[in-house]
Amino acid sequence: MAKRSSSSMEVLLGMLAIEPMSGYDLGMTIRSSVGYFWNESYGQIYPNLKRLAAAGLVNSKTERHKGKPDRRVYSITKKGRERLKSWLSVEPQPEIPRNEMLLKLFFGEHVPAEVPMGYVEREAEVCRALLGFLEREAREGIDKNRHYPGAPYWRMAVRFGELEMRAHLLWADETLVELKKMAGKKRNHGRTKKEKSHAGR
Amino acid sequence: MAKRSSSSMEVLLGMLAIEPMSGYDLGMTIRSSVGYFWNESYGQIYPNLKRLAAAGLVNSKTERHKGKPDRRVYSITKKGRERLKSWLSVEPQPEIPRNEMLLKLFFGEHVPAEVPMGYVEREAEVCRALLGFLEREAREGIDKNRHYPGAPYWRMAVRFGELEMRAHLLWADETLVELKKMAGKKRNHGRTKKEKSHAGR
DNA sequence: GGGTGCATGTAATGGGTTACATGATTCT
DNA sequence: AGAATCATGTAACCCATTACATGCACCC
Repeated sequence: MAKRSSSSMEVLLGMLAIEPMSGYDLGMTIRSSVGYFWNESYGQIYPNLKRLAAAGLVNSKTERHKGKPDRRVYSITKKGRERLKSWLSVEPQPEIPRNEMLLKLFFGEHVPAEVPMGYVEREAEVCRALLGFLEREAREGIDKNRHYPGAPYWRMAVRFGELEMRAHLLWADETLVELKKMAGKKRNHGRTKKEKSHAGR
Repeated sequence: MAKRSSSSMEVLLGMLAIEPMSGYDLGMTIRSSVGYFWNESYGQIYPNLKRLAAAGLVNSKTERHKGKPDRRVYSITKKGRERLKSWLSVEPQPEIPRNEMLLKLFFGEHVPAEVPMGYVEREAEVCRALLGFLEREAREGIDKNRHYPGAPYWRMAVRFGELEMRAHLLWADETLVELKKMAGKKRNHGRTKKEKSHAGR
């Protein structure tokens, strides 16, 4: 029951509802707008565009340019907008995404505390980078289009990312303190086990 | 290249490093311990146990019980522990999980503001439920095993969930206020700014 | 008699990434 | 000369969920 046909087609419809685009553009646009919570690979985009076209949800026309490859530009149809709306009307089912970092951390006892410390430091780095992107590029990109009726929703999504990243950073700080304590204890207890300190990078 | 063989086998090794278990137990244990950030279905667990056994990373013996079906109980081998450690030594690569709720919210303009409000309310509900589980059941479960060397790591993972859920709840509150304003404006053509203290649910 | 829990497994299906294949132009 | 960007697509493969198949015991 309950086909959970994932939203890989609908994200294309949604983007094409903003403006007509080629498959390549869709990839770029998705990456730079919703990329921090939704990715699509070209291996999905191109076949899905064909399926959408076959279903009459998008139209395509080929544009020729000198000096550049031909572009197949897609635009959403009335039927496509209807489909988009009916997809939006179905409440998203809550999902539990897998988090490999947490999984490894969970089993951290089997490995010297420096290793989990590495996980957490890396996590913090990634969060700082993403937070920077959200607070600068993403905010500015939305501000440039602040008249567009979707802008308030874009801001909400960005805000979600900001708050989540800040929570992760808070956690990382707290957790690093804890891990350092643990590493310190292990070191002073053991009879000076000479370990290779390949912690740095 | 870089086979990103996902961690579906390693989670089994990790759990079996705590104590020997059957496939059925593994499913239950995973759900109730790391289930808020890692799920495994039986369709993965049973075939993967066979593969682990074939690779000599786990042993199995069949237990017979009257009144209950036979159980195939698996235990981790020395080789399995080695494998677990070498998996833990590889830093988890940062991943960007898909978030369908955010995706639908991002395209919220195409639908009356009440619809995205539904998404956010549902999100808040789920977060409250999970937060309750983490602060009660999960914490207590760890406290019962506080002597186990893995306990500190389990606490860190739980803490991650708590902070994340609180961030999501904060966001949900903030976002609902915003969405109510938007719905209000749409309704009375942006005339009165009077807010209704209780928007219908 | 029927639902629930224990218990193991396979098959069908669907979803998604990555590698491969091609090829022109522009930038360094 | 070689790398990067623009541009489209297919094929192989991997991963994962779900449905199906089986069956006993216990409780209501």
